This record gives sequence, structure tokens and C-alpha cells, in this order.
Amino acid sequence: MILVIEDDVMINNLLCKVLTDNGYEVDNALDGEEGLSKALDKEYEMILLDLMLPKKTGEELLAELRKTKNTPAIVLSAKNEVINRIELLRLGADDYISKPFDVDEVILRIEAVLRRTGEVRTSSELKYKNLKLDKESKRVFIEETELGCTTMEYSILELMLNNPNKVFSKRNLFESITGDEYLSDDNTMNVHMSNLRKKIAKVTEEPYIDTVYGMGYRLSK
Amino acid sequence: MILVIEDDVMINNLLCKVLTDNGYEVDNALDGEEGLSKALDKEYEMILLDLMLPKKTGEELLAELRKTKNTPAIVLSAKNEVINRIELLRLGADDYISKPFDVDEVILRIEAVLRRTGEVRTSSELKYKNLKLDKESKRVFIEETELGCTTMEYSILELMLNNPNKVFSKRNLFESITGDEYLSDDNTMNVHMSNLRKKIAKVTEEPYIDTVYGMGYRLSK
DNA sequence: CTTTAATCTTTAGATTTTCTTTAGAATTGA
DNA sequence: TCAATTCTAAAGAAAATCTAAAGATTAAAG
Repeated sequence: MILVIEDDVMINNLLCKVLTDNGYEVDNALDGEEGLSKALDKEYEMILLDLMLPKKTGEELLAELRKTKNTPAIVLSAKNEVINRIELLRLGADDYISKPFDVDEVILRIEAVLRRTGEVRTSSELKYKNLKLDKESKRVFIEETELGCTTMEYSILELMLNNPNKVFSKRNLFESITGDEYLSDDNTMNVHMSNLRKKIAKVTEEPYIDTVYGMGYRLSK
Repeated sequence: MILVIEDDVMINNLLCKVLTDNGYEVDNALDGEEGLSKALDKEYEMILLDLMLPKKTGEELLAELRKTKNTPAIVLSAKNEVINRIELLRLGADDYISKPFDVDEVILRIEAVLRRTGEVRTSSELKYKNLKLDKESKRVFIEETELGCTTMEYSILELMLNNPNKVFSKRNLFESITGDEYLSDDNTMNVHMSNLRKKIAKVTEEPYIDTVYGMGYRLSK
């Protein structure tokens, strides 16, 4: 899904049509505020963005968006505006297209940027053995049966799945997840691990979490 | 209902006859102003539009219409006028037919455009389970009985229906919808959810909104 | 091999956090 | 101004998290 943020209705419609005709799903916004709210809301494949927008400029929008999201963005610049690469990077954009534009050029540039950024794209799923963790719905499955994790358990798994080989000390786990200081004789992580293992054991015999004696926990081989 | 906007009475009648013969209901207009006013008035399935019109050209008409409506439009171009795809899109049209035209061709093109735009047109409706949300009238139904949602409740549903799997945190919901900053001990979203559920419960036993403890809300499986 | 100390697992109950609901206050829009 | 909507506050309920204790396991020393 591609998001078109452009206040000129004609140009907005034109872009949407070009994109749908080329097999993309589209969504659109007519001002900066609407655009930002939509951009923050969903995981778009890409954003096409006019710089001169009512309510919030494209520049402001990108600055705010980049605090949390890396959605690829192509900037639509006005007729005479020349934007160099440094300016682009400052904006947080991936490319620009100057108006008036050729529709074929639009598609070419979109595909180029998607190719370029494609590898980095973050899927909403983490996998490990038969375990699947979906970041969007915050669900965890083993072989299609949901584990029903609490927030803490979910966070532990997400953290470990991001570094499948790393040994996480209890301190490390606790502080990464809660942000609070860890008190050395704390037993809470042990309990969470126990509960997690119990939930996993209901579904499969296979071990998913190893304890590394004296060091912490790690995902099983 | 299809609207024919054409100043040549012979051609206008011919088109109307062809359309009615093929099972379409029709309405017609003889100049640009009349055409625009009718087009804005009703939800036509499609508009057939001559470009050279008295009082207001077809091009002007389409530009104004597109500010508020996406009614599919097919342009009728004069004998020698060649219209390329880019020009069409710029106009805000979906296809064109050059005069003189073959009546069968007219029907074929209308059907093609209706097929093509059909998916996008009906997208003013969001569906989830037995819940139907109509973006145009801003009304929400479950199994044909209207819920009677407030603006806030409607916005929550629209947001969630756009990402049926996503867990929305209260912060996320609140800030997406109001645009204001969320204060961490805020209870308003809880109240809205409670009210929404109450309205839904009046109609059906089935759960529509799950709470994901410690994370937020998500549409039920 | 046995012993020992440290670490880990598990359980159950206490505590804390988060959620639901209600009623009424404040705000908004016609 | 009035009616509807939205927000606030509070109290009870539910769930998650933490604590404490007792037993099991591990690693290392005797």
C-alpha cells in the first residue's frame, strides 16, 4: 500500500490512478496532518509526499515520521526546486520527483526506491524453529497454536528472537524490558522463564529456551 | 444510473437509447453546468462526458467534480482528437471513446471501466465479521441494524478496521484520532471501548473487540 | 565419589498494575 | 441554550507481576 500526500486534488487523483493501474494499492491524504496520522497508523510500502502542504509541511511531516518509522518516501518538489542528495537526506527522503512529472517516471522511481530499500524492510514477523512472533498483532504461535503470552513474556521472546544466539543475563533481560534497575537477588525472570516454558510445553516437547548456568538464558539450538 | 452529458441532441439520445437497451438506467444533461449540477447531486454509476460543451467544458466539469466525487467517467472525444493515457489521467477520466463510435464499443468500454473501478468504488465500505462501516455516511451496522456510533467511536472502528490484526495502544488510538498528546493515566479510551462494546452487545453476543492486557485493543479473531 | 555452595525451578500467595464500568462534570456543536 | 458527546474520577474486578520459600540441579572442591 502506497500513501499519496498531496493537496492538489487533480495531482493526487492522477498519482493514485497511475499507482492502482500499475498494481499498487493506494491510500491518500490531502494535508500534512491527515498524512502524518495515516503514515503513523499503518505500515505503508512507500509514501509520496508533496512538500508544500496545508496544516503541516512535508518537511515537518517527515521529521516527525522519522522518529518512529522508516517508511520509504519520495518527495514531490515544485517546478523549479532543485533538490540535491544532501538536501534529500536532511529531509529523510529517498528520492524526489519534480513536477510536472511523467507518469512512467513516477513508476520507475518508485520501483527503484523499493528495490533499494527492499532488503531493509522490516517484516512484522519473527521466526525461530516452529515459533512465530507477530509484532503487529503481538501474538506468538508454535505450529499455528497460540501461546497466549503476557506482555512480559512477549517482550522476552521478542528480545531473544532478535538475537537467537545471544545469552541474555537476567539483569540484561530485566533492564532491557522494564527499563528499571535490576536487584541482584531478583527471582522474577526465573518465574517468567518458568511460565514461558510451561506454555511452550503445552504445545511441544521440543525445548525452546536453554539456561546457561551462571550466565542466563539463550534460545535452544 | 448513468449520466450522459452531451450537447448534440442526436448523439445524446442515441447514447441514452443504447444504454437503456442494455439494461442501464440513464439521466442526461445538455450542457456543462447542468451536467455538473446533476453529477454533484446524485451517486451515478458512471458519467459519459463530451469535452466540447456549452457553458462549461467537460474538462472544467471533471476538475470540479473530482474535488468531491470519484464517479467513474468516460470522455467522448471529437473525431480527430487523440487522447493518451497521461492526458486521460490528467483530466480525471477513466477511459475515452472517440466519435463516431460503435454502439457495441460503448457498452464494452463502460463495462470494462465499471469492472476496473468497481473494487475501488465499493471501498467506501469497510467490513469485519458482520460489522459494516460506511465511510461515506459515517454509519456503522451489524447485521443491518445500525449501532449509532458517535464520531469518536466511529473513528476508533475505522482505524481498527483498516488494520484488523494490529494491537492499538491507547496512546496510539488517542493520538491518531484526536491529534492531541496522550497523558499516560488517561482513561478516555477505556470509556469509549466500554461504550462501543455496550452498543455492539445490544446487537450480538459475538465479541468484536479484544483487550490485549498491558498492550491495548485489537479486533477479535 | 561425596559434599557443599551456588544457582535454578517451581509453586502459591501477596502485591501491584491495568482494565471495566458507572455516574456525573465539562465541553462541544447545532 | 440545550442536547449530545467527550472526558474525569472513583471503585471494584481481573490479570499480571513480583516475592518468598522449598526443593532440584549444577559445578566444583575435598
